[in-house]
Amino acid sequence: MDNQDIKRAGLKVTLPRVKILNLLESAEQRHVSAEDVYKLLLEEGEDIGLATVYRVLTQFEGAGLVQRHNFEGGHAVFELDRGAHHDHIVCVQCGHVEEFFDEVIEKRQRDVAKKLHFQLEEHALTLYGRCTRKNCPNRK
Amino acid sequence: MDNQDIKRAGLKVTLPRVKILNLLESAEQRHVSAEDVYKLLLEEGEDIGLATVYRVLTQFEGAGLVQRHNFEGGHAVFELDRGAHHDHIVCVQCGHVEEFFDEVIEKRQRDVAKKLHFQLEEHALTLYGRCTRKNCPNRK
DNA sequence: GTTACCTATGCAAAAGCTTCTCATTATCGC
DNA sequence: GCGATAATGAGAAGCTTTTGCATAGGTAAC
Ligand SMILES: [Mn+2]
Ligand SMILES: [Mn+2]
Ligand SMILES: [Zn+2]
Ligand SMILES: [Zn+2]
Repeated sequence: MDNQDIKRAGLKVTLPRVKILNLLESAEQRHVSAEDVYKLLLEEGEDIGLATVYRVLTQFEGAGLVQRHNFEGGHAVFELDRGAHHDHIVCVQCGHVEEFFDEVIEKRQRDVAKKLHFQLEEHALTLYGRCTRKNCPNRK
Repeated sequence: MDNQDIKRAGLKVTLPRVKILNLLESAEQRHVSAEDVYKLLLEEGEDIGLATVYRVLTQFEGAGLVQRHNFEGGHAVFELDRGAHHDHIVCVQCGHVEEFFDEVIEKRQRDVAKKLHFQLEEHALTLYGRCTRKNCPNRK
């Protein structure tokens, strides 16, 4: 993922776009909200407007560079599209996100769509539970 | 589902609550947004505020009478909780919703959560595609 | 059936996230 | 470098959902 990807998407290589792409590649959190991106950029000293963050993330999504997920809670989260489809399990206590891929689930989804006469385009599967990490608070 | 269910939830049996519950039972569309409910009530001549619709739906959800789903598109949809868990497939062209239940998917979800050391609480699975009903427009 | 208490309602305002408007600035091919 | 065109930033606006508050209504005890 480099500036060529931005160009290939028909977008000009601007500082905001480069910074956002770099951030998504290197952030310790793979799944970040637009607000997260905005604040992380501020911490780096980059004064990029929130509107630009939203615009760029949406453009990157359209270009296939980024994926958008609508977890519960009202705000979307974004992650770099690394090409490997996966779904998510989210801790309802600490917000920690793990990724998983289950071919059996994927196949059954295709079967369900077929049986119901739908031409399947995509799916959204998110599990919610409590993780067992040490730093996870044992109460909401 | 009758007024006793409202009482059992510790809520007073008021006209808005009764009307909304009846509407959810009899509406030809099982999955309706708060705005849908508001407008349907208006059509029936009931002058119930949108804030009340939101409040009542949220209370019904808390009482286990109603389920809330966050399909794509920003606004939540509600349906009467008839006790049988199911997931959804939504037509991206006409919005038509079908319900399904697949025990294999359910089991794999539990297995995934276990393997990742999460105590599974719930899940959201929605498939998106194009339905093949006659009245479905073949373009977005 | 009345009364009294306390909840529920309606309206408008506000909140939270996201998009849009528009004047200004930056990119990029020539 | 220049000019055409796209991109940006700041704030306003949009949408769904929530909240504050004065008023109306349901309930349970007389
Ligand atoms: Mn992911
Ligand atoms: Mn349903
Ligand atoms: Zn956790
Ligand atoms: Zn359809």
